Amino acid sequence: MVLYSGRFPWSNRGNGMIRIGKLTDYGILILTHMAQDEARLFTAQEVSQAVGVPLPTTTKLLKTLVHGNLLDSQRGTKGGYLLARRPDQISMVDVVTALEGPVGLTDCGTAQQPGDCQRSISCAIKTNWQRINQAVHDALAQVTLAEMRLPAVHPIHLPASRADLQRV
Amino acid sequence: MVLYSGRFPWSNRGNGMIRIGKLTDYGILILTHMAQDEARLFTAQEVSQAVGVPLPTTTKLLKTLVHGNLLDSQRGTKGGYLLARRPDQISMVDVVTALEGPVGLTDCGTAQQPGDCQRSISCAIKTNWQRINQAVHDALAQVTLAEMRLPAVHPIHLPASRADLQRV
DNA sequence: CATAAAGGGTACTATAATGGTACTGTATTC
DNA sequence: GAATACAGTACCATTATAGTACCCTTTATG
Repeated sequence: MVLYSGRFPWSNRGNGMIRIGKLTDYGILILTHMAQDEARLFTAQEVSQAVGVPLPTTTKLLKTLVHGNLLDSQRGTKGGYLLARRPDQISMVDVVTALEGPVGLTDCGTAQQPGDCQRSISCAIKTNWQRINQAVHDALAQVTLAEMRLPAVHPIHLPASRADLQRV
Repeated sequence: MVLYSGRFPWSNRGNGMIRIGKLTDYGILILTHMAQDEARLFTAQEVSQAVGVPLPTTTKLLKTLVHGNLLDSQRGTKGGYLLARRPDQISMVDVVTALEGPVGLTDCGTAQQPGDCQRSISCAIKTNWQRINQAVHDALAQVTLAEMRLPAVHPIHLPASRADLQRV
């Protein structure tokens, strides 16, 4: 009869696991909107109204995106936000990472020397998880904001260009 | 000033989004354990003790895994659970799907004809999400339970074979 | 230089989803 | 038919997400 230790050190994963929430959804929406006019300065108000997310939440997201180096900000009366890079230089990993924390890295075996983490069985699973997470990471890295960009902005329920949709 | 509709039909995603929780972790642990003796019948008690997850939670997971056709079950005094397929025939998509619901499919454009979902802007984003999810799906599909299998079962803190760990 | 507009940061609350449990029912074996 | 093990469901508690409010700092403009 095999017994692991009573506790589960490997389930106390603070972050690193794959997880996508509403806020990330909104964040992508925001970035997508801003990507339509990639060099322009947008105020938080503007973005909030355009995307339809309440202002407090929008500002929160914008701040987070600045922290993640996806947006640059300018203070003061004529301030606002703008994309830090070109849309095709922003991948979904960047976005998810900024909004949900690092994707796909567990504590074990990340920066430590690989031989150091052999003491527990849990580590074997962790290592395998890392592998999966890596795959997910790569998958997200392949999609850029430019590709997510909406074809054109219309009020809802207007048909978008067929060509643009089929490209996917 | 561009305005979407006040509500967000696309954020009421019931499932389909990527999400991995503790229970899935446990589930993989359980399957991994059972994969050591792939044709054997395990009782819930046995699994619970071996893996260190409380019995109620273990049984819940086992039931779910049966539903997901990853395990077969046998009732009665000599009953128990066993793998429904060989470990190399069970991929992580199967596991995640069984425990967290379908991965990577939104309502929009799944089984419907592709031309049908062009009426709303939200659909463009959905379609792109689908793309990301598809990538994640593929990533998970590439890893099988056989590859997750622990090299050998020892009490915790005993070093596992170095070769097995490095293979990852 | 004062004021208004806009971003920066933090702390807090409510809600929803996950995680975990208990209980009752059904099928086997001896 | 009694004991054992799975099946199913409904329930509660904990946690973390989502969302909000507040106060501070920076900058443009008159």
